[in-house]
Amino acid sequence: MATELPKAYDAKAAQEKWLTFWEERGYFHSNPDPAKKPFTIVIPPPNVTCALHMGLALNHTLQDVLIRWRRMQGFNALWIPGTDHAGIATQAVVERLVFAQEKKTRHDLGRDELVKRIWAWKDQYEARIITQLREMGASCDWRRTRFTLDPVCARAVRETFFRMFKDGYIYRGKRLVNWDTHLQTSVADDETDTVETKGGFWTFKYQVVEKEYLGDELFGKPVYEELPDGTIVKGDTLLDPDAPNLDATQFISFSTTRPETMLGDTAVCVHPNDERYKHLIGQYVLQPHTGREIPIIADGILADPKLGTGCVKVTPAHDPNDYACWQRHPEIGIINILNLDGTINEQGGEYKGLDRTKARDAVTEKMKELGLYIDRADRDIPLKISDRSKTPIEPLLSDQWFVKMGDFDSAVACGVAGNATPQATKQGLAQMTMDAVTSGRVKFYPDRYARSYLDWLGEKRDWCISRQLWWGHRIPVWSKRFTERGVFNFQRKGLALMVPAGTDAAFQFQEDTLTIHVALRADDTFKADLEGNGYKQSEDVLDTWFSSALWPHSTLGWPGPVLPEARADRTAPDWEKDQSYYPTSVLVTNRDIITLWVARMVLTGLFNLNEIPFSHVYIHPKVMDGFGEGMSKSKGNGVDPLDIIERYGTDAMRYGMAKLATETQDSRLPVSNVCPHCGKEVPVKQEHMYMRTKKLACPECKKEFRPGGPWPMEDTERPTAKQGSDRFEEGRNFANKLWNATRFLLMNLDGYTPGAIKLEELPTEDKWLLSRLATTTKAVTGALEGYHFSDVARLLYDFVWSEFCDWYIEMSKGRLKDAAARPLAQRVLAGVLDGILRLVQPVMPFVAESLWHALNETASERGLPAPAKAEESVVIAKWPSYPDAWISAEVESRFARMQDLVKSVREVRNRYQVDDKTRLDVSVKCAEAVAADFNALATFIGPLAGIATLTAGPTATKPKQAGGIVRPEFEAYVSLAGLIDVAAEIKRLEKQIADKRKSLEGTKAKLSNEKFVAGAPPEVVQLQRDLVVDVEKQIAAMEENMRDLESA
RNA sequence: GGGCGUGUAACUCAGCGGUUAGAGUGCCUCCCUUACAAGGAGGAAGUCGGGGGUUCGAGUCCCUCCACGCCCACCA
Repeated sequence: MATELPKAYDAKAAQEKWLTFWEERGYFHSNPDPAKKPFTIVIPPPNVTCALHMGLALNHTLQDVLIRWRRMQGFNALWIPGTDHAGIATQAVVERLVFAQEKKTRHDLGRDELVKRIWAWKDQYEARIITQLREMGASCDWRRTRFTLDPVCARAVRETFFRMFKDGYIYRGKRLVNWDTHLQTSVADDETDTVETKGGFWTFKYQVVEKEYLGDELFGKPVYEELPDGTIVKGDTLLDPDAPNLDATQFISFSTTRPETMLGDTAVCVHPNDERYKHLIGQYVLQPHTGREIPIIADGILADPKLGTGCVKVTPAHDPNDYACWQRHPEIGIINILNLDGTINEQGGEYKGLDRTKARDAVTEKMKELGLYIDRADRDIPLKISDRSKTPIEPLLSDQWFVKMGDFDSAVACGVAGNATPQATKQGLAQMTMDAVTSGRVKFYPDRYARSYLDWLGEKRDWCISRQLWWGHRIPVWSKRFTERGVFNFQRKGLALMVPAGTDAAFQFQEDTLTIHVALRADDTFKADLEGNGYKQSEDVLDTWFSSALWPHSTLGWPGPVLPEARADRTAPDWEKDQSYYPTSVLVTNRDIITLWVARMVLTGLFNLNEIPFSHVYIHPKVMDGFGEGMSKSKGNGVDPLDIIERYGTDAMRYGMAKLATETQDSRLPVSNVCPHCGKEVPVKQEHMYMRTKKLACPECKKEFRPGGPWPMEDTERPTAKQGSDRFEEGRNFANKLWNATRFLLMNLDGYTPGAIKLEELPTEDKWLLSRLATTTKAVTGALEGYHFSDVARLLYDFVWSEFCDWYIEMSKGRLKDAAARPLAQRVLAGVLDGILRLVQPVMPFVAESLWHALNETASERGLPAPAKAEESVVIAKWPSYPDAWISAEVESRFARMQDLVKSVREVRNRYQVDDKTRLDVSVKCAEAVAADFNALATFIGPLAGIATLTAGPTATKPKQAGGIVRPEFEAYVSLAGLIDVAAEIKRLEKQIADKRKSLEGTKAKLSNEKFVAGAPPEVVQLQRDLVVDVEKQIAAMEENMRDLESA
């Protein structure tokens, strides 16, 4: 007797047991193997600050499904895990923590100390993330765990930066950054929030002054206009050189939401075709606070005649649009009026030192005094706020490093010494990156996402890679600014000679500021030389995406050689060998980072290796809350996967995630709070968002609890609810169903002997099952190949539950009791279950492994069509495939008719709840009447329909179609009319008959339409004809039933 | 403003040109039958967002309108 399994699947026990088992056996570790084709995935590295959330759970589950499946298919499957240092987010978290605990800012700590603290923090959180990943069953090669700031990645960053710098792809430029005046750092666009704020909309005027024209210098400037298709053209000057001079008392009015920026105005701007102002173009106005005389220029892109007064002031240093305008009209000049702390600098004259908000009032007041103030209106203005400090962002002009994305028309002046790598291409990086997708080398699934990738790259906007932070890869550039051109030129000529042999250094010479920039490939003696000569390394670090962009090849050890690995549980990558894993197979991620990350990985892959980083990009949906909103910490609507795992089990969570992964871009996950007192599920309501609700009363037990969510603090008053979601019940139930199906088999395996089967000798129900197994296996494999994870889950569920369990197992019960039929039934059951466990493993590895081992105890040799020794673990078992010849439409349709019959009998039994004896009589009579049609299958109708005994009779009858009841059954039960509600039954029948008639009419109309008969495929026409016959019969039968009822 | 997506049963979703539109959960009835109550059997529940069109045939393709969501630009 086999060991009997417990009655229900214990997810927790299985999870603990098999995680250890798998890792001890080293199934997830991969080494290069010339005999096996590699299948590689690099994980999108989660931020070290990140707690596990449902989006990650989805992402990781899908990758693991692919990896486990390919591993079974015999690929050399490698999944590289790791984490991202996530520059600003991480630094911000630690800074906040330090401040909360020690009341110290980063300036108090200093750079080295802060970085040290962040490393400590990182170690702790990285460990947490890795643990959570493990617990989800992720079959990563943990020995290859990487971090974007570790030495392996750092070297790749250094190498890439150096190559790009040397080739002139990286250059020094100016950019308006979002400046956080509180934290005194720049922040990326996605680290800001835009909030509607009550503000003002001031209208002022500037007086036009008499001034000598700059003549052609200004008049000759072309006018810029944006055409409807978005292109910007340089038009002819619209100005009439003989334009009348103006009278001295003229004014030009404009509006602003930020009056203080008037201090930095360098022009006012109108539309070239605006008749109101045409004559003023080329004149000057007086900026009263600073006394500057600034020109009136024409720019059709910046000025919109329909907005405001049609005239706009231009503050290039403090507004992105104005900045763009300045780039088109550099002659107007650019004036920065802000200090880094948000106060006005010396350019603001008498306003120097004032905070920008105070300056705003003062500047406005002055305009009033001068009679230049027109009015002020209240207006809600979108105010950019820093996510971290919650203070307003100031656009500020600053020097930054950029990667040039556009086509390579003019190289940046640079020089090289040492062993520079020959560059791959001088093609524009953006174009090259786009070509990889348009040529089909990189494919998106679903393909619509290729569009966002191409559209974004098509703008060819340069990539600003410097960040004013301390946490990250410090920019490996040493710069020195010279005060005299002669010295600058001298140094410029002599620099290459200073470089010691064996050192790789590259130079860029910035003419306008007399600055020399030196990039070093590695830290060596030359670094000390430079520093000794007054060169200073950049204080900035690289954009965090710069290092993640290299992830697919940096994690494999590019550019080599092997670096020493400090940790015993890690293996250093060896590019020499590991490059066989590159390019990787598929990248699995969500649509938010197609541009930020995916595009840049393609870019660096092509730049560094002249090879794409992956052939497929699979974009999965985003997990939304129950109201269709994205989950986020600030909304407090996130769901903790650990709650889900605890409540439903890991397999259930994974199944739920797979089921969620359809082709749409969003998928909702409504949750409920599980009352910690009584277990009642209380649905989460929208007003519970943003953690506004601190306590809830359970509608069941009336006790209070705190709703679940990412609360920063413990609640000492009342317990916090865990969250649940009925979307995971399906998976939990499914795992349990698998468990019990196996349990059933194990209880019936006494005397099991392995043996081959011959399809043609099998009974019909076996043929049916194998047909379904072969079909399902094929479909599941196909769905995986196309990344249709939801279909995978559904196909498995339907086959296992609705076919294998509901029908086949029930049918096998009789045969297992019959000594003659028993061995074959056991072989088929064991063989099919074996296939099921293999198919289920990628999605639900824990339950699959538990059952695999249980089955191995008594039936280690099994399989179809011929048995084989089962592998020691389903993780490394072979992915199944069955002969196409097993698939039989004929068998399946015969079986379907039998199923219809059984359902019909069951329906009768269920609808008329009479005493057992009567029900039995009726059922037997029904079954007898219909069974004869089905030969061997007839044997099962009785048991399946819940009838104890069955004697097959000769009466044959057409089986019912769904919804109708065959005639003999009806005769049987109508004789019991006294026991049933005749009136209700008549009503039901009337409705049914009416429905049938309606559908019949439709079908007949179709058939009498010549075009249909001629145009539709013959089998469709035949189907319709058969349908008419069937439905007519049904109606006739039902009408007869009606008459019987009426007379009863 | 541009792009993308979504409106199908009470809820979450399948169905993507061809029989009488499906599943899970929830609901109702019956059943603790020796694999499984995390279960079994049955049932009720849908003018497939509105309006046009193409087609022999339209949740399914096209146009349009409405509602919702996401992303990107812009708002002097």
